[in-house]
Amino acid sequence: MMFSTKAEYGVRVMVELGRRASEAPGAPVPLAEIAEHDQLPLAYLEHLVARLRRAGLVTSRRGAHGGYLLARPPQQITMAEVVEALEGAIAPIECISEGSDGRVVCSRETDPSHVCPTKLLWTRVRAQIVRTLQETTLSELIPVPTTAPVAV
Amino acid sequence: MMFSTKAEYGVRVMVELGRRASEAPGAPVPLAEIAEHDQLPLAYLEHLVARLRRAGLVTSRRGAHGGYLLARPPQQITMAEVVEALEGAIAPIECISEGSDGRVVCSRETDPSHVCPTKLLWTRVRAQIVRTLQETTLSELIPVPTTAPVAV
DNA sequence: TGATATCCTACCTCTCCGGTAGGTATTACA
DNA sequence: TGTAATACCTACCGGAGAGGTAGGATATCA
Repeated sequence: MMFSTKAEYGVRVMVELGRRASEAPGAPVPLAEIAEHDQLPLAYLEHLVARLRRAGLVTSRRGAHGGYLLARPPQQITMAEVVEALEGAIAPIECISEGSDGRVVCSRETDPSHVCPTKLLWTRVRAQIVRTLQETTLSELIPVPTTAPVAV
Repeated sequence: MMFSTKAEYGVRVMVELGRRASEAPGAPVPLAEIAEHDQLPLAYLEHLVARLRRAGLVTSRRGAHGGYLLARPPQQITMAEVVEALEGAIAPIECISEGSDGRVVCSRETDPSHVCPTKLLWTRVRAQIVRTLQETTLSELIPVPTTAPVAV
């Protein structure tokens, strides 16, 4: 297993916010309703949504009839942003990380003459994960509303 | 972080076995020498190499002048095999796994009518990881021997 | 027979995941 | 103006698993 439930639950929250926004645009969604809908612990979701808010992915309205809203339309929210906000920097393995200049560095490469032979592998894996997360937007995950949601 | 040091160390062991095999084919490599070379704890490597052996990726010779050998040429060993032997089945997230029939299943999809909207994302991520690991063989990671390894 | 290895089982410590608890600040509405 | 609803914040906590350590049993060569 590679991502924790933080990513799992957090993505579900984003999907649900997107779905609700398409049903009733502009109306804040209380977190309790999402917890109920997805059968997830509310108190724990509060921690996760706090990360999403600090990352600028959702906005909030406090008080009665408050709740959360997507900060941007779903087409403009990539899964890379969401997952990174929840899990931190994406690195397939502890020793690999991306420097500020974009170059992938291996913490075990102290001596520049002694290159890490496994770096190629983890760099490839990381690149594919990041690419997939960047190319998938929230809008792709939001289920299309079933026609005739109300009874006939 | 997604893979543990089991994968990190284990891949290093495989690379070192491949490198030594190209230098002295057929000669078993004692684990103590790998631990020394890569500055990794020997007792811990023993656990990891046991997994590699049970997966049929390395063979062993006990006793004095014993050690480990690659079970196959490096071109025929994929990183998917290595990582899976060390970490278990590759799943980006707990609720996603691949059934025996090859279909990706989500453990939260109890009700067949209620499809998991996030399944698409994790399926994509998983597929890319597996593909990358399958396409990278051990031979690609083994450093080419420096010409003139002996002193002039 | 001893040195060198693999091999096996048990244990141990620490971190962090997943979750709970309780309180405060803010807002809508009656 | 009060009260319910909601976000927001900090602290805590139990269990599991990561990352080892320890000690011995077994096999092999010189």
